[in-house]
Amino acid sequence: MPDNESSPRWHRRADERPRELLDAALAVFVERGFAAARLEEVAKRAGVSKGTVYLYFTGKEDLLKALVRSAIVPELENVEALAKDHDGSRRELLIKIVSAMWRAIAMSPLSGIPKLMLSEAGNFPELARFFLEEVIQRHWALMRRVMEEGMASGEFRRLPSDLAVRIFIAPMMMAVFWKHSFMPLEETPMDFDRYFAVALEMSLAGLCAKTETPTGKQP
Amino acid sequence: MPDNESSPRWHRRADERPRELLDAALAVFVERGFAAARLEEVAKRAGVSKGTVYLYFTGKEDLLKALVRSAIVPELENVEALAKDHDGSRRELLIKIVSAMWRAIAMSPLSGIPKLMLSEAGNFPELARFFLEEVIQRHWALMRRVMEEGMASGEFRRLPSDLAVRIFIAPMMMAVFWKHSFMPLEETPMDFDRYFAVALEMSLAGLCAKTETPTGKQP
Amino acid sequence: MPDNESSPRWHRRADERPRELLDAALAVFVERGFAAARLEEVAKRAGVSKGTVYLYFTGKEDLLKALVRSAIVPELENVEALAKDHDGSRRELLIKIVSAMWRAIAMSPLSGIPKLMLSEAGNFPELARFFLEEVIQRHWALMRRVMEEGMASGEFRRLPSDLAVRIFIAPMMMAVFWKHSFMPLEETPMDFDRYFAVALEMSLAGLCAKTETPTGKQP
Amino acid sequence: MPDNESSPRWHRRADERPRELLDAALAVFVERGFAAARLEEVAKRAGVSKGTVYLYFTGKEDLLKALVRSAIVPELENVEALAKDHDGSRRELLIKIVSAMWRAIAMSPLSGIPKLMLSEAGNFPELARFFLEEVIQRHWALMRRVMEEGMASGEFRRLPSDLAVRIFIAPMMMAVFWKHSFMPLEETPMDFDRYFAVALEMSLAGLCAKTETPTGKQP
DNA sequence: AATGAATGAGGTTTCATTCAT
DNA sequence: TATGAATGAAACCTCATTCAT
Repeated sequence: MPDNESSPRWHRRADERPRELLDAALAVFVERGFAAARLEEVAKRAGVSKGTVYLYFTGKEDLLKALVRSAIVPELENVEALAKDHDGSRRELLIKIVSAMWRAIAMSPLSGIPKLMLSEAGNFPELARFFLEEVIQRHWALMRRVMEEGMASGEFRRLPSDLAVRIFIAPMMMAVFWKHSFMPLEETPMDFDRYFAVALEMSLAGLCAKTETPTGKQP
Repeated sequence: MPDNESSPRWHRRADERPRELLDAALAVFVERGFAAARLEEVAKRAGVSKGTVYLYFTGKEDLLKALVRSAIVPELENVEALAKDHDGSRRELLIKIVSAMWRAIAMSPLSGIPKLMLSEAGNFPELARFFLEEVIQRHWALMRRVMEEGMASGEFRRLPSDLAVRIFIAPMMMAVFWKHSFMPLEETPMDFDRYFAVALEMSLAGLCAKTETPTGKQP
Repeated sequence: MPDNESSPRWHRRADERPRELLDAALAVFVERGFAAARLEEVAKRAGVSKGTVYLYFTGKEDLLKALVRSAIVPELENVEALAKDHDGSRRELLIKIVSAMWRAIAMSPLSGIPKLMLSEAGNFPELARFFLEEVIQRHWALMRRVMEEGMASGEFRRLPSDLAVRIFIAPMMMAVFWKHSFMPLEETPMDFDRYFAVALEMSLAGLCAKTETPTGKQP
Repeated sequence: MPDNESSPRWHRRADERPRELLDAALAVFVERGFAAARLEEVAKRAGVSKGTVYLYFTGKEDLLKALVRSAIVPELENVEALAKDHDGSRRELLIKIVSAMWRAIAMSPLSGIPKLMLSEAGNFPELARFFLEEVIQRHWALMRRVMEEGMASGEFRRLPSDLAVRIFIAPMMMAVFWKHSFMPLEETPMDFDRYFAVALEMSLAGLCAKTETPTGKQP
């Protein structure tokens, strides 16, 4: 029982707590998965005790929902705004969109959220549906518009745009998943900058290639 | 084999059990994730009782390890053999390899395993390392060899082969993850055959494109 | 780790368990109240571990419900049958009914249940309603019928039968509550047999008294 | 008392608080039982915050003790004084005492306290002993004196006075318990005034009945 | 070989109590 | 004097694992 009042046992930080807790929760959920994540670890990383979590969220599931709902939609809206303001070729716009998503999501801690949703979609169908409709399909719709405009103008090849979108961004998504799974085990971790540059180049090449490249027999 | 045995309490032969249990475990682990999967559900799907699982595996984790270790390596070996026997262009070989993997893994129940490993890599580093080295990197090595040969022969563009491999197969991997996460929630589920055809075509186009397709400014 | 197999760690008693658990739960709930009762103590008194409770009941509340629903209704039905078979004066029937209830409920461990319901009615309205309708009011209805018949025949005074029933059995109910609250603290605990004899005599006297006994001014 | 004080953060005088808190505590404890009562609800009903409770009481248990110790003894003393001043028949005195208790306790919020003590006697033996000795037995002693005097003078029948007291007031106690348990669930709640009138009349009849009313066989 | 009743460690959640403001 | 954010012990409940049958 120290006589000097050097360090109080805790501080009141009502305003910062939710953000701190969500950040901690993101890290733990992504590392361990929702079920294996222990609330105590979330609390510890946020610098509070177990009970404090319940002052701000009704429980573990609510924490997950708040995390997913709050995190990515704003970034997506930024990108949508950016697309609306664009004045130039569809090709440049596509690059702009993908680069913005890459910077804002793939290269930030937010990259954990797609990994998390992928893992937990089966256990939280309602949340997964929200993510599907409000994030994934909204993102696809944006890109699809751009692609179809580019196809109409002749900038891109004529391809089924619904599939082309998924295929186009697949390499970027894979990087996001890789980052939160096997990358920590790689001897020489992947260089994200180079990866992005090559991926974008190849995806664009696939989208724009002049000569038809026959696939041969299907499986 | 007594034929006057009226109704035996147990039916199946012991040597079918492990396979049945692994199949059931795969389904449940993929749907729920390892931590949230209940062993009782695995047992039920395999048509046995909870206790029986422990006659064949030492526990839940052992079940996961057996699952991962046993499932994909044989398929990969098939593909390696197929590659060794190939006689033709590198392009055709690449198509042959990817198509074989698609059929054997992506379109089979085995597709759950990559999803599972992605989700659980953080909790089972040892198992993840096994999967990284014995499956992922081995698969990459095979494809990389083919790609580099194709680049040397002029069939493919000169690209950093380590990255090109990852990017090339990303659309196929994405389909696998999609299948086990959001696809059940889609109104009109993705058509895998069309997806594969377009993905392969675009990936090949990206790999073979004659004209350099400048990327513009990097992010 | 004893080599000899003298005493196994536990026994399978699937059939007896529910009854044992309900008996233990009754004792603990009555002593402590529902909220303060710890499931672990219930389990210990039943000679099992905490987890075993959940093999037979879905939780603490289910245990309470099963307890209340299963315990008293059968006894009440016995008494109803006994009343139907009666052939004699209403006075004798009344005595018979009250004596039977006294023996079957007030003097058995079941006496804890009215005390428990009284305490917990506020927290479990649904259960309380069940008890009110299926036990209390049913019991009252039986007694009321007898009383009204006795009033019609002149055996009893004319009184408001709905109130007279409550008043008539109040002394018996009080004994039940006393038993599970202050009696353990009394230096010389109440003698239930004498109490019942005197109570029945006084209640009957109040019901049958020939001379009107004016009450004087109301408060 | 500065009159330029624009808007104080706290309003009430400290010496009103304990009473307000005890009133709130009584209501919550009676509704929920001690264990299930949340101190935050007590605070809210008293119009203060959780922390404030601890400025006046050392904790939840202290609140209960203060509640029980402070509430009923004064009322009992009133009744004792009233008995001392009485000049008239024992019958009238008995009616006076019971009516006074009915008005002061049964028909006031204080009626919650007997219900509370009944429910919590098992968890707070010390407090229960206090209540037993300082309230219950003191009240009984008073009534017993009156009854024995009445028996001596021939106003009442000769009965074991210790039991007769308990039996005599049982209907009044039952009303108190009923009020705080099942009455809120009754379709047409009991009419307390009529109940008291009939109960008093019947109890007096039982006490005064001229003709011995044979009970028949005991159980 | 198979069962499923029983166990108990481990996690979530609640809430009386403390204490910085 | 009053607040309410923060704490942490305690209780419920789950389920991997064990073991009597």
